[in-house]
Amino acid sequence: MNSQFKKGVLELMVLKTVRRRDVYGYELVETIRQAIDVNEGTIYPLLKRLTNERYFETYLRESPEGPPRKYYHITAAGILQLDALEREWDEFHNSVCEFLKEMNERG
Amino acid sequence: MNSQFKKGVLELMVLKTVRRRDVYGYELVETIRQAIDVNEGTIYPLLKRLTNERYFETYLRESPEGPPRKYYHITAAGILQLDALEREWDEFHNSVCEFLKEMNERG
DNA sequence: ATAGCTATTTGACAATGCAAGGTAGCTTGC
DNA sequence: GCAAGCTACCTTGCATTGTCAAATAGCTAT
Repeated sequence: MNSQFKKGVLELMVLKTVRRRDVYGYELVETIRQAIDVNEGTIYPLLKRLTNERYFETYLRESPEGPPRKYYHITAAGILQLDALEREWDEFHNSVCEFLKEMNERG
Repeated sequence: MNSQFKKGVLELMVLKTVRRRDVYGYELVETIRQAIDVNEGTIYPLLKRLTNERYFETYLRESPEGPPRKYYHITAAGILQLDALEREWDEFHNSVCEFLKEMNERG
């Protein structure tokens, strides 16, 4: 898959996933991988950035099967950002799809 | 608009526009601007890259209202690339939209 | 000649995905 | 005990690609 398509969309997908319920990083990678191919080295820096920007808060929990997990919880600011990003994504992908259709029609 | 969304999609839009008919750079910028906000400094380097990659051929034509225009014409390789990119875009945007829907439903 | 439009090009910059590698806890089998 | 393999987290350096700002230049109208 063209990795360029992912730019910007991954932030949306991460925010959306964490809003549903608190998740830890590794789990989040697996969740998003169900939809698109994505690398751990992409997600962890993104989680760090979104936490720095106060869209997430974090806490640690012990795991029954490995090292402790860092859970991410979305903040009010994070929800606002998610809503904005989702609107922008809708507008963007509608614009692109309509444009592609128009280019099919007229010469 | 989130400028990151554009990465990768612009190449698709440019290929699609030039396949419809030969266009010159400035005209192409105006055409794509009907759909999404885009900068000249984004399009010209992209045209150069796609020409280097043999997806486009170019020729000059005098203009009745300004300096000569460089027209871009798509090659067979360009059409193949366009078809591939368009398939990838469809798959990608379907995956993302389905993922966003799923995240709405289950908790 | 001055302003404004058309048209192309370039260079420095910023955002972000990825490969690769590192650290560390836990479980299983020898 | 200890080596292998999985889970889990994190970082560094790199490549790609869009953005901004500016330079160049032809043409038209005032």
